Amino acid sequence: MPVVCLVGPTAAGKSELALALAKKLNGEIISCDSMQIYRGIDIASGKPTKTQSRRIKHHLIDILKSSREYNAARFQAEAKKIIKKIHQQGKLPLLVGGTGLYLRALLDGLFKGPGQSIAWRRKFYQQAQKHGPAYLHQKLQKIDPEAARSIHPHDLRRIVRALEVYQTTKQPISELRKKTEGLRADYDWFIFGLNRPRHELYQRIERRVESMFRRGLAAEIKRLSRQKISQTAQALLGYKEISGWLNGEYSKEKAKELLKRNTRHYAKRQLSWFRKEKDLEWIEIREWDNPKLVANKIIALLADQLTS
RNA sequence: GCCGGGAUAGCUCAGGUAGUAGAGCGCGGCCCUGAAAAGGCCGGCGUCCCCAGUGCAAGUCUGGGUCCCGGCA
Repeated sequence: MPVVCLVGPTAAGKSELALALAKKLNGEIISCDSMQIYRGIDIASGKPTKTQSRRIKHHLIDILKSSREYNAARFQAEAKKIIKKIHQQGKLPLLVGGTGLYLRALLDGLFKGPGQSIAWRRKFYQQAQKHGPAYLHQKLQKIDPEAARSIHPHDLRRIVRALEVYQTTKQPISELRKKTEGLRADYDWFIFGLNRPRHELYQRIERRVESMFRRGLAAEIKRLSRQKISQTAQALLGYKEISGWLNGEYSKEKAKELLKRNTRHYAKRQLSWFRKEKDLEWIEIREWDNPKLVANKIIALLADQLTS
């Protein structure tokens, strides 16, 4: 059974293209996006509008309160079920989004290990604060030299994760990582990466940030920050940039500038992640390309690959 | 017009006592397995405004010029 994926950097135009594809292919869209999961994060996460999502069924959008944590494992489990269900209905699952880790978790799986342990994390971060990150890295060196080699001494987040896994399982993470199971072999995957010339992508980011401000980004962030907000949701691009402005640390213009810059950096990281994705076919589009025609082109590519 | 200050990497600027240049940011590349819109790593030969002079040697000293920014007229 086929699964079509459409990934790529933010602001490349994935959502619009996905809608055109879903319509022509009798598909349903599964969002592969760590922020669109949340209710109330609409403008900032670039969610499709209600009129858009009414026409085509969208999954994994608006399923969680912003106070709740989310992660790749949950995504994997939920997406798995939805893919199956869509196939049962005789439709085509269309996975769309920019969260590279989520896609990889689905394709190649995650190792069978424990989830996050808040208690251990807190403890290790306290230790890092006191003795520096190098101290934790040395600790890791002792219990799991292989992991220590692959994790940079400054990359505290991964060091802590490795230590936390060891504490709860007494097994080195480097061993656990060797056993993963994904869905790569279970379906025929067609993975497309949407991209544009860098300067055009950056122009689109610029315009998108401007339009977010016009549509009420500040009010949305204000609303979010008044409630309890999870660590996952707090990572939202725009959250800290806008909060700084609202708290009077800098001007609105500065906030805009920061958000634009950080979004560019994010897009760059996404590209570098997707370049490594196996069997991904890049679709390079330009400003003047019509999404419907691009959709046709992709469908032609699909037909091609199905027959060969 | 006069008096100060300045002209060095895309931008903002560092560069005692002269020995052919650096830092932040931007920008580019990369890493990534249960927080991923997060987190981490790497990358700088550039007419040092121009001309002349003194030095073995001049962003660095001397003289002249050009432009910019303040203040006073």
